[in-house]
Order: sequence, then C-alpha cells, then structure tokens
Amino acid sequence: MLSSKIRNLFQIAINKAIAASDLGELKSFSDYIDVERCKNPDHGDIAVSIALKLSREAKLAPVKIAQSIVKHLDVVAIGDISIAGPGFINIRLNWDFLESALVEIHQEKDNYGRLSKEARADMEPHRFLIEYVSANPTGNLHLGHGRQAVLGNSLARLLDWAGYDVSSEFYINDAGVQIEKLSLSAQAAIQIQEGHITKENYPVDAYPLDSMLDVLKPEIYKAKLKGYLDAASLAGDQAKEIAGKLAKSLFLDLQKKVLADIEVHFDTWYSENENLHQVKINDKNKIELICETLKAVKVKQEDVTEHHEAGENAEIGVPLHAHEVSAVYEEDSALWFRAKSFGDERDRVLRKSQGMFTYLAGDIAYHKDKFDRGFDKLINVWGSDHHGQELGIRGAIQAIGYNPDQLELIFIQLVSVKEDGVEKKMSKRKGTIVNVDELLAEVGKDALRFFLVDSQANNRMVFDLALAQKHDKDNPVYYIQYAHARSASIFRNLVSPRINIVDNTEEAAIFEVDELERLLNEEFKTFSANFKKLFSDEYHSEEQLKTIRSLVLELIELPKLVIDAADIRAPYKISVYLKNLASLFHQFYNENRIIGENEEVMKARLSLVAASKIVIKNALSILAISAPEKM
RNA sequence: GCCCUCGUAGCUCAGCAGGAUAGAGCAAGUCAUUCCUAACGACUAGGUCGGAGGUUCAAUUCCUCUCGAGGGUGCCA
Repeated sequence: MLSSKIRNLFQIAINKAIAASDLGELKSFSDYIDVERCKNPDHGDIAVSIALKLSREAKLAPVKIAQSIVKHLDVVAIGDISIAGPGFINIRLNWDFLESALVEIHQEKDNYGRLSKEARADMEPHRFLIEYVSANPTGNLHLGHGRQAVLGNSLARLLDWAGYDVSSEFYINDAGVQIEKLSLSAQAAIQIQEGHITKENYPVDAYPLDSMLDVLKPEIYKAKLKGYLDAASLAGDQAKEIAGKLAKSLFLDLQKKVLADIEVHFDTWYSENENLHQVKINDKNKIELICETLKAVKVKQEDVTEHHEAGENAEIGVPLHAHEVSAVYEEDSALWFRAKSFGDERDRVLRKSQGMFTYLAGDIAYHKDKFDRGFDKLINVWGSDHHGQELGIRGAIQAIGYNPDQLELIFIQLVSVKEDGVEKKMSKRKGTIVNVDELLAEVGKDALRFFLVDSQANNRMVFDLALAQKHDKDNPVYYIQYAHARSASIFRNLVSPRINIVDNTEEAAIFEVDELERLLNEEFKTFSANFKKLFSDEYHSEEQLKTIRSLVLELIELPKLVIDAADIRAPYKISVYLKNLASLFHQFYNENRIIGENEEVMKARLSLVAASKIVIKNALSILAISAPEKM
C-alpha cells in the first residue's frame, strides 16, 4: 500500500539522517509518520509533515530537518520531492508508480480494497462480535432502529473488509416485563376483534392498538387460538400466554423481514429467554449464575478517616483499614452490584425486592456469554437513550475479569424526518414515528442505506425525505450510482455496432466482446509503462492531466481508507469517499472521450474507467448499496 | 445539579492523534450540449469554524470556562 511504502522510506531516511548526525538533538525515532494527500494539488500528491513535528525535539528549524531527511530519502522510484511552506516534504508521484498502483486494481478486481491475506496475517487475531438493533419484539422497527441497523451492518461489513473476524448478532429482548405487557396487549387486541370487549377497554398502558392489529390478523390468530375464542377462554391466562407468544413471533418475523429488505443480516439471533432464562445448570439459569459469580468477586472497601488519629504523619483521606467485601450485597431486600467500585456513579440493582432480575443483570449474563463463546472484542451499537447503561455494564465486565476496553459502545443519535421542508421530531406520543418499512417503500433500499450511513453516528441527523425520494441529480446516491452506470455504458458501447451519423450506415463495433475481455483481464493487469507517455502534454491538456491525476490518486486510496475507517469504526467515511470519487469520475468523463480516440490513448483512458468502475462498485458494496450497470 | 454527545456556508454534512489558501452536495446566479447516459460539467456568490481565554513556531483541531441543542441521570427496558 502506498502510504506504508512511503512511511517505510521515510523511516529509513530518518534513521540514516540520525546516524549522520543531521538531525540535531534527535537521537532515535520510531513514531507514526503521517502520510497524507496534498490538499492543494499544486503542492504535489503526497505530503509528509514529519519535519515540522520533529522540530522541537531536534531543536532545528523544520525546513532544515526537511532538507536533511530529503538528502537521505530514496523515493526516486516513486516520484519527485520538494520542500515547501514551513517544512512540508511533498512528493509528486510519477506515472510509472501510478500505473503500477492502478494495475493492482485490475488484478484484484472485486477484492481491491479488501485487506490481503498477507496483511491479515500480521494482525492480532481478534474475534469481533457486533451487536446491533436489538429491538424488543413488541412492535415494528422505526427509523431510529433503521439507522442502528444500517450503521451496524455497514460497520460489520467494513470490519470484514479490513480483515477482521467479525460476527453480528441481534439480541432478542424476549423476557421480562415488556413481554408481559405484550401478552396483555395481544390478548386485548384479539378480544376486541372478536367483539368481546370494546376499544375503550383496551388497556391504557399497553402497546399501541394499531400496531397490534397490524400483525394480529384474524386469519392468523384464529388458527393458533382454536378453542380459546369464546369470551371466557380468551380472557384467561392461557389465552394470554398464547397470544403473547404469537405476537412475539409475528413481530420478530416482521422485524426480520424489514431488516432483510434493507440487506441487514445477522449471523445469530440471540434470544434472551431461551439462552439466559431457560438454559439451566444445576437448576440455575445464567442470570442467577452471573449473580453468584459476582458475589464471589472481592472488592476492596475502604474505611476512610473516621478512626483516623490526628498526628504529624496522618494524611487526611488515606484509608486506615482496607478490607475485602463481595461485589454484590443485599439491601432493602434487593440485590445490588457494587458498580461504584468499578467506576459507575452509584451502585446498581441486579435483583429487585420483588424477586425479578433487572435488565442489567440479564445484560451482564449476556455479555459474559459473548466472551464465553470466544469473542474478545465486543462492539455494541446502541441508541443514545441507552447511554446511562454504559458504566454499569462496563463495571460488571471488569468485575468478572475482563478488560473494560474489550467492550466498545457506539451510541446512535436520533433521526428526525424532514418532510415538506418541516422537520418532525419522532415522538411516540405525537404519533410521528416513522417506520423503516414505510420509508423503504418511499425511497428504496439504496437511498435509505446511503442516507442513514452518511453521517457520523454521534451526530443527530435529519432525514430529508424529499431529497431521498428524488430519482435525479440532487440525490447523492444516484450521483454515485450514475458514475458507475456511465462507466458500464462505455463498455457496452465499445462492443456495440455504431451508427455513422453522416450517412446513417452501420459501422462495426470498436471491440469484439472477447477483445474487450482480453483487454480487461489481461492487458490492464500488466504494467506496460506507457502511461508516462500517454498521460503527458502530448495527448492531454494541463486541465485533463490534473483531473486524471486526482482520479488515480483517489482510486488507489481505497485500501488505506478501508483500514482507517474500520479502525475508527466510521462507515460514513466510505460514503464521503464515494461522493468525492464520483465527482472526480464525472469530471474525468466530461473532459476525456474514450470512443473515437486513437487506440493507445483510448486504452489508457479506458484503463481508468475500468478501474473507477471496480473501485466504485467495491466501495458501494461495503455499504451494501447496489452498483447498477444501467440507469 | 451532575455525566455524555453535538455546534463549521441559507440547508445537509466533510475536514480535527495541531500544519500550507477550511471543502463537497443542495438551494441562488451565470455559462456550456450536433459527440461514450445532461441523473453530467465549468464558473460566481456565500464562513469572525457558537463565544471568550489558554497551551504552541502553528489551533476549526488540544485544554479551561461560557452559551445553545439533544440524550442520560429508576428496584423501566
């Protein structure tokens, strides 16, 4: 990869410079060397600012340092060096290098940007588990879930591209009070449809009746509740349980379908009820077991200052006695976790005085189970309203012996929808919740995914419905897809017969199909060293060359981008990249004709078109957005 | 009150492990099209990077304070 090549060359040059005592007081160096693209193309292609950073330690002027480094720098094979501004070392890459970089794209094709096997071997063998959406099976998925789904799924794909072993999971929260509430709601919804009670009698604290009626259609529930449909049986506990189970599976199916429709797939659907409540060892389920595990954990408890003897050597606040206590304790007949000892602001209840376990208790058991299944890096994508749970779960993980850094939390901020120019906040109370399937029907999968991934997770976002609905130039998704379709179109035209406009006669296609295949699969995959000649002022204007150079630099950026974006867990970087790349491609397309040029120039440009097509398609595929051949 | 995010062009957002003139798209205005898809392109205009201090050769980027928006702060999930 370009940046690591350059980084190595600089490291060597700096070592040599130090050995030659050219770098003043700097005696050794092994820091990360930042290799970045020049913001201004007039400066060059690649900029390294290391001389500025070393200035202080070396006690030399940055420009002096830059000169010393350059003296020992061997980048002749890559390009020309210049020192500019306060001490930047700029590299203008030569065409041989750019062509060889482009050849890599043609060689790797659909895998270009994916971390290679060799690179993978160097990485720490982490196993990631990314948990996202995890909605209760008590309703449809709204846009907030949609954003979690798209960001979580895109991140999982990105990590996979970056070479990590990653698995994704949906935690089905199917135990406890919300399932109780669901059963109640489902029972009442059926009773209403059967005419046993009126809508006015629907429980006030139940889930919205409309959403219940959406899934509990008579033809569905009648089969399940055969024999329980009379007023008396339907009112009973058995009917309630059956109705609850039915509603649960219907909502789960609905959620699965919606997620599948936006190409969000999970490796596992993890049921809280089945895995944590039902599986028992020695008559104890995993939640009870985790409480015992925590009970066995000892925490240092400090008695401070009270028995302190005043004296010359006494320091206020230093504990006299430190003794060990269990990480859980009983108080007011509830079971508490000493979360405060693990960084939380206060202790947390695990088992309520009524005997039920809290959500936290289940969540701790769940996370323990994730580790037990062999995952060592857990990423949870949560709605920002779950922010308050962070310290509790982190503390518990630490208490049971894991490094809290093994858990990463990504909080997704709310989405509001802008419709007819007016921003509407999503509110259950106001009935302004927008569901994923509704929006999907309006804008389609590609636009929905793109818009939801296109901003940082911890920014609140506004979904501009009108913009996403536009099937034209204003819509960035189409702008990017159009770039791909345009490149595809060139290839179609190359192998299609042409009509001569002058005399309306048919002319042969420029390439036979197999000729084009050979070009793409053989010629473009070999380094022919003719870009130097073809991409010169002999065949191109200064403006054209500038665009071409920018395009190539952008294309070969993908592998580094994948790694950087994965490292900071930022799939939106890919969408930002795609917008830039598409823009450069369109610009290139407008400035450079392919068909009708002399063969050598045509092939050179075609090589760029083909490479652009590959890179755009791959980047889109990271986001699970389609790359149409035709629009 | 305390904790966590966010505040960059009229709108939606990039840029920020400090670096050269802060960038895109939309909206506004001008131009361009006999030719591979105009779902394109070129150009113009639009910014005290919320505000005030501090650290630094260098701050939109780091630190402190402050203002504004959102979220959290249950024996809810």
